[in-house]
Amino acid sequence: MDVNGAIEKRVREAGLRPTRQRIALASLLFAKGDRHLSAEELHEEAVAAGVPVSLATVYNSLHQFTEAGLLRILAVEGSKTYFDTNTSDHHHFFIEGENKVFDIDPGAVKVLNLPEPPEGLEIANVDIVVRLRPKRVR
Amino acid sequence: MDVNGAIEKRVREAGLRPTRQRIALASLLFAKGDRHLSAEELHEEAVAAGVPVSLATVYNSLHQFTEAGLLRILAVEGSKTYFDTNTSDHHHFFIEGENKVFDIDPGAVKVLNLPEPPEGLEIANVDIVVRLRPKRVR
DNA sequence: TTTTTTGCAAACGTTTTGCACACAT
DNA sequence: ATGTGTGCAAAACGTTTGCAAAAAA
Repeated sequence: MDVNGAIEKRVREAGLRPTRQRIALASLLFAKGDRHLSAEELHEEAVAAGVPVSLATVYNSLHQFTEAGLLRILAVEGSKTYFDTNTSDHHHFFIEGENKVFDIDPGAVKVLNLPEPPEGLEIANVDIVVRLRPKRVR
Repeated sequence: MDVNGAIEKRVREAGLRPTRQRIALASLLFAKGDRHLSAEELHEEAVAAGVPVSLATVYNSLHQFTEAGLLRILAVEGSKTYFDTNTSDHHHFFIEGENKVFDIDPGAVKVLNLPEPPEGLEIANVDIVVRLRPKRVR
């Protein structure tokens, strides 16, 4: 298949062996645009799709993909770790209570006057999380 | 004592009984300016200071102080929750690897063009985390 | 005395690890 | 054949909870 061929190439180019599990996970992750997933969610999707990976393998793969630059870890509070399939510079809305994350229109936000980092350190990246809550009715 | 009297007043005004443990923890937290601490770290400090609180009590107190508006929860990735004694609007540097947090000069940063939140939601707050890493030598 | 708080140990949910077996090369 | 990757179950980690004993009101 064409799509799976592309996914396989992508996995291989990340320096990882294109195993059945990794290809299945990568397909779920990268097939349909930007996604924000926890390991648990991806595991459920995989199982539902008829690919019975173990949760441990999902964690392994997510971290391997992250190291390879295919994913980004999302910095939101809460117990779960979220992985973002969009690795380019962009920021997030976070809905309190629901633990839902989605992208802020990338063109929109601008940060001004970022201070210089202390001696010997450089900026790895800038994460903006805009926390949202239900609007109060008044 | 004067300092402890002030701390006690602060705890009491938060609607909490000024117990030995809460006063000790509040002293450690609020005595010396802005701090960013995990529960574990505060627990160690307390024990080192000769106040053998239990870790459970540290967690309880931190959450009670947070509800009372004396602390803010810090949203940096990673497994640990950090509490910030500075509850005013400001942002953070985060040193990767070291899990260290410190404030960005509050006057400095400005965010432009924040998009409107979706219907029915309002912005609770905006958190900026500037992740730092050791500068590469070249 | 009544109510709140504490401390312990056990429970919890998420993530990581050790190791035998299976798979990709 | 060799080296990786996988799956399971167990361990680890930070955090929360239930409950009896202790302290504050």
